[in-house]
Amino acid sequence: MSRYSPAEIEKTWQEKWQEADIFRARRDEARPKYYVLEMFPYPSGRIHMGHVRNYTMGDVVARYKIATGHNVLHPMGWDAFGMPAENAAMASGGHPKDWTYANIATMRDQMKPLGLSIDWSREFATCDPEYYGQQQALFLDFLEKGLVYRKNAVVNWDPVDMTVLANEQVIDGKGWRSGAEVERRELTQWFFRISDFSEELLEALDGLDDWPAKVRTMQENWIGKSRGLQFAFGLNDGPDGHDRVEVYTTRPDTLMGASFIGISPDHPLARQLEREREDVAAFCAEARKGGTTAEAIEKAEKLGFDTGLTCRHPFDTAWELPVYIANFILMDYGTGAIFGCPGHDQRDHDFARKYSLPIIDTFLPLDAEHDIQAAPYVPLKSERVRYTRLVAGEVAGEEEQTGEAGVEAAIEFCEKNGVGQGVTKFRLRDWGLSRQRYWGCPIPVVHCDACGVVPEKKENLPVQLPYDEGGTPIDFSIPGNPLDRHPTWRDCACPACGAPARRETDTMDTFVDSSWYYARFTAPHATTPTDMAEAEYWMNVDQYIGGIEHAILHLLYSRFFARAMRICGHLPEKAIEPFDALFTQGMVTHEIYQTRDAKGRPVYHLPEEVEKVTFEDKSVYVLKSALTERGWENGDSNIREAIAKSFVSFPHYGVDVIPSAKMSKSKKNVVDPSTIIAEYGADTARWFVLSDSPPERDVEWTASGAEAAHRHLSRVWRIASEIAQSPVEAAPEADEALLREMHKTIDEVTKGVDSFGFNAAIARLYAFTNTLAKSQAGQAAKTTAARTLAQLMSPMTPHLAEDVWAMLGGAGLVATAPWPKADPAMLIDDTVILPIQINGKRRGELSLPADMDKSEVEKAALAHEAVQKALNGGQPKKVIVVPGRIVNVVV
RNA sequence: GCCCGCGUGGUGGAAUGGUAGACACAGGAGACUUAAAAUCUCCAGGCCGAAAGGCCGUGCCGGUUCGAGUCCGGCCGCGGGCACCA
Repeated sequence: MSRYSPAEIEKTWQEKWQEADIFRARRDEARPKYYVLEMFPYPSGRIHMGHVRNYTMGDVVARYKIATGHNVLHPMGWDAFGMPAENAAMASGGHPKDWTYANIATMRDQMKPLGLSIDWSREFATCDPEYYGQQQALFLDFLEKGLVYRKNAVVNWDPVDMTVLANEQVIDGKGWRSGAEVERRELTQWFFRISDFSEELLEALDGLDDWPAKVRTMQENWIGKSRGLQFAFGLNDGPDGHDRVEVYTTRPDTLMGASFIGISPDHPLARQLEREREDVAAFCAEARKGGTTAEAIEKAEKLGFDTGLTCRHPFDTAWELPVYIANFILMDYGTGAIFGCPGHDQRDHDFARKYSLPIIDTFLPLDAEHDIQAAPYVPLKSERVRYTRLVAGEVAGEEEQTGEAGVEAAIEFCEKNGVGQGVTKFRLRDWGLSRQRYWGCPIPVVHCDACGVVPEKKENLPVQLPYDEGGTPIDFSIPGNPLDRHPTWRDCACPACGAPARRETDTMDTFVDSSWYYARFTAPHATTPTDMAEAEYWMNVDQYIGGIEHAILHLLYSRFFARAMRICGHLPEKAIEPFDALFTQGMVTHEIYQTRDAKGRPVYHLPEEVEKVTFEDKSVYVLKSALTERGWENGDSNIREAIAKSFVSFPHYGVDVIPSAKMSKSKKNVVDPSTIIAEYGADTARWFVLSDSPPERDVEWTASGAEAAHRHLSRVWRIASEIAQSPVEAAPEADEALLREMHKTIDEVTKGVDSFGFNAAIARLYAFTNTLAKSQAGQAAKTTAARTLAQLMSPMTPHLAEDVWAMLGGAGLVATAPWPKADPAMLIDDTVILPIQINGKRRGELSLPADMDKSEVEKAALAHEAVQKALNGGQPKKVIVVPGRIVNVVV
């Protein structure tokens, strides 16, 4: 073999790794463990470049940790339940299970050629009964501990597909698939008690130092802690059982500016009035219309309905406030009722103007005029204001303080006077997990007329999804949940009394599946959800890597699950924060190639259908088919030039290019990893997705970039084989210089790999390759340098590294060779080039011994020609010498 | 609206407060070759200059410092997250 041939070497080395079984993880107390995990994929059909980038980063970490003496766990599995499988079944008549397992097989086959250091013996899919059966066991444990419960909840209901829709699946008030008007329905659903953990989940964020600050902030906002006052307004002449309206406010310092009470259409009082009065019923029906999506909310008009009822102000019983039902008040935040303070809230101000309500200020700006009738005054809580009507009795006065202080003073005063109490609230709601779908983990309970909701017995787990229905495959073309109409599966005996009963036909949200898989990987074949000895050894995940899109839900749910599992004895205490370090990687993007059809609609083209044509110094992208029509493949260079010229001169023939867009099938800007591997090899794909851009940022896939990566790997291979074949005598000076560079490279690459600076590490490896190529050193030094290069490259391009390593007589596998260490003595040069600045501007440089005394350096600098000239015989005002870095002379 | 990020050549991007633009892409010149491919060498922030060299330069304005892409304040622009949240 005389040239770099990835197809051969990648296969060879993958086989050797497998023979040596070096990626199988076993407990070994003698070595420090390291658990690296990438967010497992959904088996959608084929892997994409985003997967390649994600798993390559994880592989770099894993292989580096192996080389640095760690016992590494690096597993892979499949997040395999979910709607796409069911949709595919509905569309094409197949079965979700067949579709899913076929996709897994395809994707595994695509993934293995990447040469990832994965322990495949731990692989599982969340749709394996062995996995979801343990998930059902967890559910039963949670149920016993009160961590999961049933309650009524309002959901988006698609009446055609007969299922609950997530908010994201409601588009303009219609179901995303069926197009049917979405209804708000009240269903009995299962909920995880995640909100009980609000405070804890919030506070523990502080300890997650190795998580991106951004993710922590997003979770913080999501949990949404607020401090306020909860109290009641007395209600005049309310219907039976309603003599007060409970409200919650974060601005109790605006209580003296109240001008109306607003309640949600779903508030018990509104419900009561609705039953009694037709006009209220009509308004409430109108107010409930419209979806719960962001857009729907944005567009919705603020509507209010004056009930005619009034409330008494707690500090002035003669002060009466009208009670409105308003469509913008949410039943599930606070108490479902508010008091409106138009002076200090834009929405309340709009509402007051619309319904002619009084506008009263309770504080004003310190030293600016403000017309409260014209606009509300809404300062930040941290701003100092001048209180005009603070609820603090006799000290209300003209006191200046911040809003925060005002709020606390108001709470204190109210509490002292028996008007409510200070409370802390969270935005975080309990997690509804019921889904009216087939392809999910069945909720293991039974509904019995006599016993009610009865948990399935653990020995009967898993409650398996039925594949067929009395021998005939389940029909997914009928809307709704097939489990609901599957008599042999649905009808069962009550585990408690044995009487005929019905299985719960709802399945679990697929976020449940991914909330504990990291724990299962520590003991994937255990007959309980986890094996505590294994969990104790392997947990926590030392490095978790995935997309920012999971910053909130998946990570928050996992944090909750770890806590819940700890309570049930399935995880050790230390694992309640399961991910020690988190890294969120950027996307792989690609240009979109777009033309327009006769009607002006966009038409998209695959990258391979497009070619860049250059004439003189101008370029344009054109369709290859258009080139073929004109005779592009004709060998005559004059013809090619004429065609190129015509396209460049008339760019409207060309293809519009939209840069850096997320890869998507519909825009056709996708590059299939398998195609790239076939053409260049896995190492090229791996090298490319790591180079150029910092890992947290998006990287644009370009054909020229891929070629450059491949060119470089070929070059490394060629340089190594030349070294192996040409015995050259030692050359002391060149040897020394090369080895010094080598140690600097070890140092910098190690730092880069350690801190997710993969692009910087790769840049350094390029530079070192250039140095090696040009070096006049002898064979021995070059061999050492090239072997080290192979080691440093091995986390990124493991196959090439093995080949180079073997070619140069390296012992064993480079994958298990100890990571090279930089010799500190070799990092310091004997002489350094010191820039000389005059007044902070670079004016020259001096080559001086590195260990030269500061005063000597100063002397040398002052003797410098440019400095002499600037001094013009005078004395410098100041000389700053930073050893090894710079000299600055101030004149 | 609130809360985060980020603005550096034609492009992706480097740079513990210490030579801005490493490394790479695209581009240009050349060597090798009958030719092409491959490979190798060199050039390349802008302006002025034949050159030596000089001036300007990290979104804009100001500040701290011997010295600022980096720190501080204020603007402008872009991106992201949250949000009828009381």
